[in-house]
Amino acid sequence: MEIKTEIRLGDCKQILKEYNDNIVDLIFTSPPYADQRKKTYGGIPPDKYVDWFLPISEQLLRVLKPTGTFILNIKEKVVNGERSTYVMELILEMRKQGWLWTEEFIWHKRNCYPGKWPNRFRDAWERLLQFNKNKKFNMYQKEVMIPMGDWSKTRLKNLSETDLIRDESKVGSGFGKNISNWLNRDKVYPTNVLHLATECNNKNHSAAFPEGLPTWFIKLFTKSHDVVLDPFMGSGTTNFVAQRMNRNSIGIEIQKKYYDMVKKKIDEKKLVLFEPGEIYGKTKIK
Amino acid sequence: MEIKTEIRLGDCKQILKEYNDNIVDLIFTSPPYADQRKKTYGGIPPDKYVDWFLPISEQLLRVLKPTGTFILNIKEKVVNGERSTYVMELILEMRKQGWLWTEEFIWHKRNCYPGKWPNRFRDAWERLLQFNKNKKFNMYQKEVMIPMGDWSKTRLKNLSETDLIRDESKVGSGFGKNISNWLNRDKVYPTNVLHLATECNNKNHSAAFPEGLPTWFIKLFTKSHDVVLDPFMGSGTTNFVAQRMNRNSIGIEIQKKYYDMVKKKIDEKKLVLFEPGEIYGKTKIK
DNA sequence: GTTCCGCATGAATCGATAG
DNA sequence: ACTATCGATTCATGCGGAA
Repeated sequence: MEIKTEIRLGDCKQILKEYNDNIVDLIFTSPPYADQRKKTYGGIPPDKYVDWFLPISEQLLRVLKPTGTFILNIKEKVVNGERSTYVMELILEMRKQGWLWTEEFIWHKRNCYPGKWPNRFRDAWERLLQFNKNKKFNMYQKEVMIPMGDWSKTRLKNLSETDLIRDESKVGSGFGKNISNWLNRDKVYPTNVLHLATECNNKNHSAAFPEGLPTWFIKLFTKSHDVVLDPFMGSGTTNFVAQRMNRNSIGIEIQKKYYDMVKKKIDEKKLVLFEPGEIYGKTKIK
Repeated sequence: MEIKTEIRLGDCKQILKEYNDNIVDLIFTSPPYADQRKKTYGGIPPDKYVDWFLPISEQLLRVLKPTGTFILNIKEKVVNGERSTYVMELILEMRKQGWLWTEEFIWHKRNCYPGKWPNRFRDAWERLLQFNKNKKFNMYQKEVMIPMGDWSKTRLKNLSETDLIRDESKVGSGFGKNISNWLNRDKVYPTNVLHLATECNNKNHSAAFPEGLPTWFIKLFTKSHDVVLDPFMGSGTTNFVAQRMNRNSIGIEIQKKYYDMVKKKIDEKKLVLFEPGEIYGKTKIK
C-alpha cells in the first residue's frame, strides 16, 4: 500500500473542518509560541493565546481517533521578569473541552540559546504535553527502547554507521535511531525526559524542532500506515519523518512560502521513486 | 558569629505566625505531595491541595525578605490515568496572593523510580518552582558555575577518558563536588535543568531529596550567615546542608518522630563544636 | 579520506533608548 | 508613564575550508 503525504495551504482551524471525525492516529505539532516568531506568524500575545488556540484544539479533538494521541510542543516565555501562565491556562481549558492531560514529557535541549542575565539562567527545556481522548490509547513502548549501559560511548561508536543506515536522518542522543543494531544487547524503556540537541542546519525555517522529536513520538504512538497530522507544519519536519517511516501524514501551513517549499520537496521525493536506478529498494514500485 | 539551627515541632501554618516579617533569605522545601505519603502526613487529596497550601504560602510570603527567594519542589501525581492539575492551579493562586512566578527549574532524576506501565514511562523529573516577592532579588550566579564543556573538540580524542571527566562534571554540575579541581578550565553558567541522582540512603524518611538540591539553591540564593527556612523539614536535609554551609536555618516539622530525630542530630553536632580538637576552625567559639 | 579549527547562528532575555 | 525596538550577552553545534 502506498503512503500518502498530504500538504495543505491555509488556516488549520478552517482546513481541519474538511476532515471527518476520528481519522488521525497522532497529532504532533509545535504551534507558534506566544509573541514569538513575529516576522513569520504575526505573533499571538500571551493573554490572547488560549482564546486563539481553543477553536483549533476543538477541531483536533474531533479528527483524532479515540485511540490516538496529541503531542503539543510548547514553552512559555518570560514577560516582565516572570514566566507567562498561558500554557497552564491552556491545559486547564483543554481539559474542559474534553481532553485528558495524560503526561508531560520534558525535552532537555543540550544546546540551548546563549545569554547572560542577572536574575536567571539559560532556558534549556521545553514541554511536550500529551493529550488523549480516552484513558486507553495505542502506545508501542517497545519501539523506543534504548540500549542499556554506557550509552554515550556506544552512541558515538555507532554514530556514523547508523547515519548510513538511516539515510540522511541526523538524529542526536539515540532517539530516533534505528535500534535494530541493538538486538544483541539488553534494552530498557526510556523515561519521560528526552535529551536532544536542536538542529541549526535548517536555514529555511526559523524554528524547526530536531527530527528526533517527531521520530520518537511517531514510533511510540503509531504503527506503519497510520495517519500523522501536523496542523502547524512549518518546514515540514513532521511530515518528512512520517513519510520516511511509512506513515501517512497531513500537514497544514498558513504561509505560502513554507507550503511551497515543503510541497516541492515532497513531490521531488515522489518522483525519485519512479526513476530508474534509484536506491530505495523496497519502496521501488513493481 | 555563630550559626543557629532552629528546629521547631508543630504545624508550620501556626508556627510561622510567631516569626516577624521579612526575616528569611531562602525558603527551600518539598511539601507532602497530594495524596502521597499517606502514612506519614495523612495525605491531602488533590482537589483540596490548593486550599490547604495557600494559608501556608501566605505566611511564607510574609516572612520572606523582599530580596529573598522561595523554591518549591513539587510534582503532580497521576490520578485515574491523568496528571493532576493542582500544581498549575497552585501557581495561579499564589500569583493572586502576590507571589511572582519567576522561573521553573527542572530536576532531572537520573536514577528515577523503577516501574513499568502499559500507558506511560517512568517519571524522571520534578518541578522546582521559583517564586519571588520582587523582580529584583539576590542571586549569586558565580557560586554555581560549572566547567565548560568543550566536548565537540575532545570527544574525538581520548574518548573514554574525556567522556569520564565530562560525565562527572556534568552530573555533578557543581553539586557537592569540589569545583576547585577544575580551575584550569574555563567555567560557564549552568542552565535551568539540573541533573542529580536521587539518594536512597535515607531510610528513615520516605521522600527525602538529595543533598545536592538544597546545596545548589543555597549557594545560588544566599550568602554566609543568611537565613534558610524549610517549613516541611522531614529528615532535615535542608537544615543540615545549611548548617554545613554556614547559614542560619529554621526547620519546622509536624511529626514528632522526625522532629526528635533531627533535633538529636543537630544537638550532637553542636556539642562537637565545644569539644577540644574539633576541626571546624572558624566556627569554634572564642 | 581523516582530523582539526574557525565561524555563524539559534523558539532567549534584559536594559537602555527612542517614540 | 508606557510600549516598541535594538544591542549586548553567551555557548553547543554543524558546516566548510585547510592541513
